[in-house]
Amino acid sequence: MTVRVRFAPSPTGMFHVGGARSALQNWIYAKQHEGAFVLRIEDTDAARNRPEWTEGILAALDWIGIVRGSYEGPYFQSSYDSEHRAAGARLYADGKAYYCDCTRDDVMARTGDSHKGYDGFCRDRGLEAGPGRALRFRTPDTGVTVVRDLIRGEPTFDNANLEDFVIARADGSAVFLLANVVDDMTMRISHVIRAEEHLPNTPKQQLLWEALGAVPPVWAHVPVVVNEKRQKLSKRRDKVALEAFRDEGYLADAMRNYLMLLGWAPSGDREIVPWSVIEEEFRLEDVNPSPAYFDEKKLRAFNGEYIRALPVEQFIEACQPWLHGTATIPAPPWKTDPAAFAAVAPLAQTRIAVLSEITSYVDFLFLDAPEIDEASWAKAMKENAADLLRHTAGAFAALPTWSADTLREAMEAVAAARDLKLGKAQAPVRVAVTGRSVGLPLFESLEVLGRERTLARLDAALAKLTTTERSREV
RNA sequence: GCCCCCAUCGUCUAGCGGCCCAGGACGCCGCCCUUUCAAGGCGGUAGCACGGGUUCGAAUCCCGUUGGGGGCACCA
Repeated sequence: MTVRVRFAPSPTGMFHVGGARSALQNWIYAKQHEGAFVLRIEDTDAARNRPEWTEGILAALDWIGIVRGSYEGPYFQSSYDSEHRAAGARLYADGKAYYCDCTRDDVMARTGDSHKGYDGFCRDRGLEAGPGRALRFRTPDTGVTVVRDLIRGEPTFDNANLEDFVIARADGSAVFLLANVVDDMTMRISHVIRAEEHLPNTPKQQLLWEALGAVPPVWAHVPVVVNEKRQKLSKRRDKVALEAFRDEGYLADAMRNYLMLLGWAPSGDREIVPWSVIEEEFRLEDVNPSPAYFDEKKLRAFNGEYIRALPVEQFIEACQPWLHGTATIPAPPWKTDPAAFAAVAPLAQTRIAVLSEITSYVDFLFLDAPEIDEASWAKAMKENAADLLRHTAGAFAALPTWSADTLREAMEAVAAARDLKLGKAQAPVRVAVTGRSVGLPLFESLEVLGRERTLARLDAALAKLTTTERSREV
């Protein structure tokens, strides 16, 4: 059997991480079976009116490695509108569907229960097409519909529980359920891999495939991705936009590795594996059927590992968007010095978990004056700070060569003279020069910053310190 | 309310009848290393929802209970 899978996101201005996982799974499945990956964008008003949203989906797919040009599509549902109508007409002609003029209120009035579903009132009234009349599918009264599902076995539905659902609106256009089936048939889709939330729709769609004289596809309903409250990830409540993770500095490789781990694991006691291993080992049939929590903490840990594994040049390259800004990442308020950044990049590489954090580690190099963090200042600038700063500045100024080693030795001497540990003694210097109490290794940072700027900042801090002290005394 | 799905450490998972008084990862907690913070190394914490079966033997199979989730539009 030729495998043709389809991925059908609906444009909403962002690309959902759940969609990303599904896309990846479809992609791999198609590749493993030497089949085709068909992309179909749901035809919503948004898709028509905001073409950039569709572009956003394509860009997101590119980012996680599903490369444009190597898949079919994108198609839009509306391209098959005539097929939709033809299918509805055929079902009606065959007696498998009938027209109904009941409103929702009519049905409710008869059944007295908003959850009961349609009562079959128009089943045998022989209504013809007309204004205000929707087309309903005549579901079987008896028997069961068995869904063959790669992940869940054979979910079985009692046909008696299936209401006569609407397949076409009064204007003749198909609703999602029918449109979906007709599109899949038109595109010769053989496998439908989608989220579990669609499982209750599946028996209806399968009935439609059969009624239209086709062999239903193989289904695979992957578990939903949930938040910490174990609810389906939602655009409103949760951080779900793939683009947001991208702009925060998650690496595509880390992202897709993590995504694939939701509901599945590679062989052996390992989780961080090259994509090639995932492509080879992933089995749709092995996907765990229970919902998985999207744990950003673990994603961060993964991302940190991926960042550290990068060759420095690549790390430097990867940081550029946050150093300069892009269309979606705001540019920082400084001009970057590439040489200085390169010198300090390896030190930052082990310290950040997402790329956007890079700015807080290197900003002191590019800013005219460091941005002082008040909490850090308060913590570091204690009673002996002025003395430390003054003598350190003196020792630094006297240095014949300006290097991390000589700087450290000078600082060590100042610390030893006061019976202080180096870690303690350097605190005021660090805050004076970088503005924060934590950061990159100090002496390496100072070496890159240079003598002039370092001494100027020590002086500035000293001045600030003495004026505040004086004002306190007064 | 009805239908369907799901159930191993806090979380993601390995396990598909004996290899398991349950392994890995994230998190958390110690210790080591250390110029702050990381990274790294070492160690620790913590789980088979419950009750019945089946079997010589059950985390693994069956039934039930409980708990969680999803779906029930002339939306997609």
